[in-house]
Amino acid sequence: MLRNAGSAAHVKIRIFSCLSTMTVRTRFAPSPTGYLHIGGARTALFAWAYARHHGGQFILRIEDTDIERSTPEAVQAILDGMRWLRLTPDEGPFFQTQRMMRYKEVIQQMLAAGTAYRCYMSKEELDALRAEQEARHEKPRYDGRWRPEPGKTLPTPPAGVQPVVRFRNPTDGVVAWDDLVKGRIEISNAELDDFIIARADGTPTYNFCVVVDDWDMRISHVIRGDDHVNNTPRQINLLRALGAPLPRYGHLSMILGPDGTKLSKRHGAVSVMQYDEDGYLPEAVLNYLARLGWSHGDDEIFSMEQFVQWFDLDHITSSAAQFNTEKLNWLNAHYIKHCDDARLGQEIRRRLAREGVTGTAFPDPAAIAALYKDRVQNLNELADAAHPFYVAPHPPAELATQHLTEAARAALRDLRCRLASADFSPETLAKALKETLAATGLKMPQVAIPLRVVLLGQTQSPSIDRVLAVMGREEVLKRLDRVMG
RNA sequence: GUCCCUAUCGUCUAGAGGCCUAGGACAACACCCUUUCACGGUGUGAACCGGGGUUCGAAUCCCCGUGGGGACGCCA
Repeated sequence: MLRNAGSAAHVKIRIFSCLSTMTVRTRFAPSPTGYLHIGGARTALFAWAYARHHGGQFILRIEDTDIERSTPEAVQAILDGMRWLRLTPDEGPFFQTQRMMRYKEVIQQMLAAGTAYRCYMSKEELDALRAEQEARHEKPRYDGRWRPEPGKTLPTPPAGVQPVVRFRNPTDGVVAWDDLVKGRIEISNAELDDFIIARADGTPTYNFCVVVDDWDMRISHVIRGDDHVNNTPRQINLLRALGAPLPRYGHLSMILGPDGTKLSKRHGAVSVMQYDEDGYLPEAVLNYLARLGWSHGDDEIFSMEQFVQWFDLDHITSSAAQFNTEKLNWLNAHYIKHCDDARLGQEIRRRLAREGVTGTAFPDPAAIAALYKDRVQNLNELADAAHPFYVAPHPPAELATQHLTEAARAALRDLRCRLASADFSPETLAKALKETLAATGLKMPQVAIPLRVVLLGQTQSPSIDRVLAVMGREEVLKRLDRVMG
C-alpha cells in the first residue's frame, strides 16, 4: 500500500496502473488542530461519495506535521465525527508524522537533483523583505537570493545557521489545470515564489507532504476546499519536478455561516458532534450537506445510497453557500418521522439519562416515540415530550386555575370511574371519553385539556386517548387521584 | 496592495442561447383538516447585481464595473 522507496521502476508501475484501471482514489486530509466541523464534513462527504460512486477508495489522512498545534484529542474528535456520519474510510487513517523518513528521503533526492536548494535567509531578513514589498504594493514573496543559477555567485552561508530547503519553482510560463468544479484555472509562475519544503529543523511543510502523500497513496482526485486553490499550482510544479503523475483537482467553495459571513469558531463552525448533542439524526445532517452546493434536479430528500448513485462533480455550485438551520430542521423532522420507533426509543433513553432520568423502561420509550415522532423537529424535543411520562409533573398553578374548573373536575371524576375498570385498549378509551362527554354535556376539548394538564402538566399533547393508552391505567389513575384528591 | 475564485426569490438551488410569463425546496403568509398543539394538504407573495457588447434571440457567451469570498506563513 504505502511504499517507502520511490524508485523509477515503481513510478512506472504507478503511472501504468492509473492509466489502465482508472481507479478513483480520493482522500480527506484534515489537520488535527480542532474538531470536524460542518465544512470539513461536507468535503469529506463529497470525496467519499465520489470514490463510492466510481467504485474506488476513500482514504483518510491526518495532516499532523504541525506538531505545535496538533493534538490527539483533535484526532479523536475527527474520527468520532466521521464515524457518527458513517463516512468510513477504505484506507487509513494515515499519519504524516509517521512518514517523516519518506519525506526526508524525497527532500534529499530533490537537493541532489537540484530541484530544491538550501536557503540561509533568516526570519528577520524575510520579514524585512516582505515589509518592503508590501510598502511597494507588491505581493510579498521570497526573492530567490539563495537560489542557484548558472553563472550566479551565491552568498557564503553564515556560520551556525540551519538552512531551510526551498523548492526551485519555475520562473516563467503558467500553471493551468481544469478544475473539476471551477473549470480552467491558470496562474502565472511569476506569481509563485520558491516556497519552503523543509523547515530549519528539517521537518517538511504542508505543500510538500501533501504532494508526496498524494503521489504515494495514488490519489487520483483531490477534492478539497477552495482555500487550497492557491496551493494547487505549487503542488503541480512540485509533482512535475518529481516526475509524478498529476491527480485531477476539484475545489469546493466554502460554507458560510447563517449570517453570510465566514464560519468561525465563534459562530457556525461547531463540531459535527454538536449536532448529535442538539438532537439531529446523522442522516438529516448528511442529506442537508449533500444539497449544500450540489444538486440533482429538484430532488431534496434522498438516502445516502441514492446520493452515491447520483453524485457527480458536474452539478456542484462554484459559489459559496450559506448555512440554513431551518432547512436542516425540516430534514431532521422528516427523518425522525420516518425513523424506526425502537431507535427513537433508544435516543429518548440516552437523552433522558443525560438529564438524570433513569428507569425509563415503562412506558416503553418506543411507544412514546410513536406518539410524538411526527410533531418534533429534533430528538431533544422528543426526549422533552417523553419526560413527563416518567416524571409526574406538578400542573403549573396558572394552568390549574384556568383549566381545572369545577365543571372540569366533575368531568374528570366521572372519567376516572369509567377508566378504573377499562382495559385501556383504544376502543374502551374512546368509549369512556365519549360517555363522559355525554354525561357532562361538555365538548371534547373541555375534557381533554384539563386531562392533559393533570397528566402531563401541559395543555398540548397528541390525541388524549393515545396518551392514556401509552401511560397505562395505573399511572393515569395515580395522577388523577393525586390532583383531584 | 497583488493574485485567484464567485454572483438566479430572505436561504439552498434548477437552468448547458429559443423549452423561462425563470422551476423546485426551506422559511413567510393565507386557507383546509382537527380533540388542543403539531403533522399533513392546498394556495399566495418572493429572484436572473449594474453597464456594455456578441446574436434574429441572452439568466445562459464575452468585456468592464460593483458586491462577496479565498490566498499571499519555517500553518494546514
